[in-house]
Amino acid sequence: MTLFSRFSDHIGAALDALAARDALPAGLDRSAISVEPPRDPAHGDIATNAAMVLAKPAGTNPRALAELLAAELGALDEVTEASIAGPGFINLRLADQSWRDELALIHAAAGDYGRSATGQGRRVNVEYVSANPTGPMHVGHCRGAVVGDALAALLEYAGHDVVREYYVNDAGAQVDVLARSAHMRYREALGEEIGTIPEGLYPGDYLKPVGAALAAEFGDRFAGAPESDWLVPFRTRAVAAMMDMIRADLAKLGIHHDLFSSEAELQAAGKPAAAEKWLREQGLVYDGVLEAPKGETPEDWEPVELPLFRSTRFGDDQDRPIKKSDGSWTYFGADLAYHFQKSQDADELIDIWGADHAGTVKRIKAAVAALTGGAKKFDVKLVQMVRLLKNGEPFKMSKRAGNFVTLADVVDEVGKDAVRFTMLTRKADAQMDFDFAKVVEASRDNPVFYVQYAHARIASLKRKLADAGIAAAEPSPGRLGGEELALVKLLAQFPRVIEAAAAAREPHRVAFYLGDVAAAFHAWWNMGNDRPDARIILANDPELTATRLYLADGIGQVIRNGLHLMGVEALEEMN
RNA sequence: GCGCCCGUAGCUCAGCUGGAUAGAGCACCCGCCUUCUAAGCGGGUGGCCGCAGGUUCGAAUCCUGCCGGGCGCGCCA
Repeated sequence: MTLFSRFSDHIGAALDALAARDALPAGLDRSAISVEPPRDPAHGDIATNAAMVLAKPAGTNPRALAELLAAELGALDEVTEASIAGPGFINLRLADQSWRDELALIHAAAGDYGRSATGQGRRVNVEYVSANPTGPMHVGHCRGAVVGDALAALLEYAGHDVVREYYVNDAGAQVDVLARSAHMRYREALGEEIGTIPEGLYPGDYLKPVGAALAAEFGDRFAGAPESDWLVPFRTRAVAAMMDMIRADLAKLGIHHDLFSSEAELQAAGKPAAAEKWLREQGLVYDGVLEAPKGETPEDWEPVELPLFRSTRFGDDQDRPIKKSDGSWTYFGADLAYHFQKSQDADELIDIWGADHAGTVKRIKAAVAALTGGAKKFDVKLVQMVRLLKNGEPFKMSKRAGNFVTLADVVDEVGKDAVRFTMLTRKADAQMDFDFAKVVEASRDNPVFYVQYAHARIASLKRKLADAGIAAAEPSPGRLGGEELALVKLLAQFPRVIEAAAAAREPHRVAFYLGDVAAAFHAWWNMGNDRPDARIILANDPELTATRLYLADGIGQVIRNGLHLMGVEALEEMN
């Protein structure tokens, strides 16, 4: 229970009291009532719009209802003032003791401060990354990986039962290309001169060790053999090697999935065929001919009858094929079965996709709605493009074939924490610049640094205290002043931020909130420059020192909890 | 042609699912280092929230139509 949900209950009780004496109709819809800190702290500590929202259905005017409600709320022990403002806001001011209690709660809850039960244990499957197993992770995968991972952690902290899943696309044409590319490297490893890698195969050096391993395992047995002899074993081994590489890349970012689901296994188990059969019975799959594409028609376009899923019935622009003319499954055909499979063990599904897949959102949502009868909540979160910069200039990727900016390169260059934090400093559906120079800059305008620095300063206080030989004392929270209680008020918003961020599926809010906390801390710290009595460590007053340190520790705790959710380490000192 | 996303201070972006006088950082101007880390802090200048309608007690936020930018459109993955 957070401070704000506690007041939500208080307001509910006050409304019940009014209804009990017929001052208010019973059974009004209270869902639109908000309980939040006012934008301007001068207005008070907690504001509610209850009177404005309920006035109309109650057949009264907002100010009159606000008067009644304010009288009820003003009678609470915790409330020192209940006033009415503007069109009918009720502003509450809380007793200082409420904030001291909240600070004590932060210390008591420690790493669990901000944890919430609002998720009610709902099982949420978050699928993210799912990069094709044909090479190392590209920098383009980075943002989706971080956003997905932070979202999973956030939902877990907010009381959901989360599964982190990776869908391995090991069944399409691209993994056959991978197998052929590995075969080239295999021949190379056997001593053959292969020259340049032909167009259409993967040219990267990362396949050399795969070729060497294949040579060690099979000798020259497949060197001159027809493709049909080696394609399957080569594909299996190459995909496994690529997945090992990808897992290693992800580990560099601190990302670990709970579940890797194979498209090939899904198909081998007949899941797409089962889905097709069921959908046909429902009349949702039929054999039909696609319309020619709008705009310019491809030269090789010819109408062919294919099994089509009626996604138009769920708002898509056209029906979508689930099988190709050669009888194999389209990506969509398999993906539909995959989503059905995921939905069996989850109450909600979330996919994190790159914005370049935006065009396929409608069809997969249509498929999930059809296959689950609309019973499962399903969100596709699109993550927009990241533009790489170095000192404001677009970053030039090497044109040399097969040489691209890998995720590992980026992490090696700027560090895991800078990558993760920076990727969360923009909402996911906005495009983003990633400047190699700026994300490692030690200055105010780099939020990664700024938040880390605040935490390191707090840690430095404890070291200073030991060095200065100041006697240990018990904190005396009654001595916290107004400026200090204002800091506690900001900390008290953390649980609310978590709940709101989880509900909106917006992990970036945690990053912005931590920026606010860091700014407030740095300001408090610097008050000591102008007023020596405002310093945190006061050699002549061990009790006040301990009290202020108690607050500083609370601030550090909230920063740690927030950074932990983002997968960023809280530093004890800068270097 | 169609779909999705974006448009907020000179620049980069927040804006808590419809609330009060729209906020940060950078840049620019003015202050603060015999100090617990100045890697920082305080103050100031700067806004038809792309445009036009609509919904209501109330709109940057929701709806419609335009304008501008990005991404995408296939039996690809």
